Amino acid sequence: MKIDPNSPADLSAQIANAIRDAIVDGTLIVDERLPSESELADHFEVSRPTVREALKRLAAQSLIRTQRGASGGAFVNRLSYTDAYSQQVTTSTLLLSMNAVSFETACEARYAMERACAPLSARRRSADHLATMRTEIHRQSQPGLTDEAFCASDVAFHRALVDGAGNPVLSYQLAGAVEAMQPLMNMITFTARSREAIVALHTTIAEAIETRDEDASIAALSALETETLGLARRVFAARSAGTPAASHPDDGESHAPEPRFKPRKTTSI
Amino acid sequence: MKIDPNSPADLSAQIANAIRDAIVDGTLIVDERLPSESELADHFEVSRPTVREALKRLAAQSLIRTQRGASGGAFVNRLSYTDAYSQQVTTSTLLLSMNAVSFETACEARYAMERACAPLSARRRSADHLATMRTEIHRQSQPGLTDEAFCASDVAFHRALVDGAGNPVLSYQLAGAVEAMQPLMNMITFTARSREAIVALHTTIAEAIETRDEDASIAALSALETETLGLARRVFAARSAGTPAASHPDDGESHAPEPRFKPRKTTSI
DNA sequence: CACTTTTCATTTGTCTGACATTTAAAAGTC
DNA sequence: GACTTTTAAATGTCAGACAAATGAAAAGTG
Repeated sequence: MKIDPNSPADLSAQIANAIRDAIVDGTLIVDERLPSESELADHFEVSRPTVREALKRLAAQSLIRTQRGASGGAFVNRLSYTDAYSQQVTTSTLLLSMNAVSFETACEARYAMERACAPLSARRRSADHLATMRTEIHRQSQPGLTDEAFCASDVAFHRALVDGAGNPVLSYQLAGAVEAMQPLMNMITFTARSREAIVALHTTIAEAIETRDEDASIAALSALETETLGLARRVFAARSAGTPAASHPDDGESHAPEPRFKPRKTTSI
Repeated sequence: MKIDPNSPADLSAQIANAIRDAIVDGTLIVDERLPSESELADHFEVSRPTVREALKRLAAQSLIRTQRGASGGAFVNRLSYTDAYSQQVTTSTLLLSMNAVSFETACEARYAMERACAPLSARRRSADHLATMRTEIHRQSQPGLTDEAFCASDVAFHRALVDGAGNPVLSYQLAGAVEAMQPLMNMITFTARSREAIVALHTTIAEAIETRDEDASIAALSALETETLGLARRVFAARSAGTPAASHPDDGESHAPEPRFKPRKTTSI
């Protein structure tokens, strides 16, 4: 592991890259302890604060974890599905919110990927997955539900559908597509009628998954995509036409001219 | 933006979370300049090194960029597709390499997602995408190609297929699935016969995309999945049976008992 | 000897203060 | 006015120090 002190790049970035590469290529293996900060500082011939900045960069990506105390130090972290999942969601959420990705584009990507899961889910779903889907459908039928709670339940329903495929890699990949859509969905107001349509389609999907009907599950997802897209178009058209009749009461503090993007609660760095 | 000095968590982590949340929820907007490190240190009532550690955490996630000099500072970064893409690839690669994900699982996830793209690509692909696919097929037919070059070309082919769908969100999501598989694919030795089969299937896919035959593109991808899976199984079975006949010459320095995982070259943190 | 308590060395977390380097803007010069 | 020089502000880096956590060894105790 070497760095170039004459490079224009920050020393801490170079050190972080060097250590990360060592992790990625297997020189440093999971749960192995890195040298102490002082030793790293000596090795790279930099000061300890510089080493620390490098370690914080790695910690931000869940590549290492640190522990204080006698036999403490920095350890190579096994990237769990949970860690990867939350990073994926954060990245996807930011990507969508910062790049003015159209609802159409995000929606299309999401449903294309869900359709990829559906047949697998139909084949493999457990009773648990099915029960979760039914529970969420029931929740979505409750009259007093807020729009945000409705969206949250929607995400839970789709997560169960995806998890039903029994492929953790697929679940992890889909996490971004499904959860990152939630802020966009939160911008939509769901009328009683539109909720009814969505619940009906969710029911169709659940039935297809229950009867292991792969084609029906795909068809129902396509129908749901069409429904969602149409709903979003109507809502946005109504707003841009200056009739924010059914819109949320604005908090007045937003500096964005567009309907506000409502982020999910975020997890720890 | 507040932090709790009595929390057990690191101050730098708390500060990073506070700033990240401000970015995610829109309090800090793209290209906005953060207060200087000294001002942030005053605001949070911590020292400048602590603030710097927090900023490095954010920089590692491409949430901010820093600039030196007079009117320099830390700026909220617009997360580009390129940034998101490379983070996605790194995370996926590590997830696969550190969690002993079976080839079957990764392969299934990848092809399921690609099948989701194929119909869209058949509908929308430009002549450019098709040309890239044809070029890569031709490259893959060259006899002198190393296994790694063959894999790289394979990735390029599939990228063109995915990009053909014309949905940047989909391309970004698929990046992880396709590229993170490359190290796994690199563990496989491709015999002339297996390359032939793969090239033939690639040709079938390209033809389906060219003639805008959605169903044929999906069928060809499924066939490719079967072929890849069978190939991998044969290779791994042969190795575990103690006949590493067609395996790579081992470098002897690997401490892993399994066939070594060959990572892609990584980009900057 | 077995067990508990204390001490202690190690390591990360944080602070202070300083200097180096970069960079854009202001000031000066022709 | 165009060019050069100076300057100030900001990040990047350094050195040394102390605080806090923590496990292990040492000391004490029955």
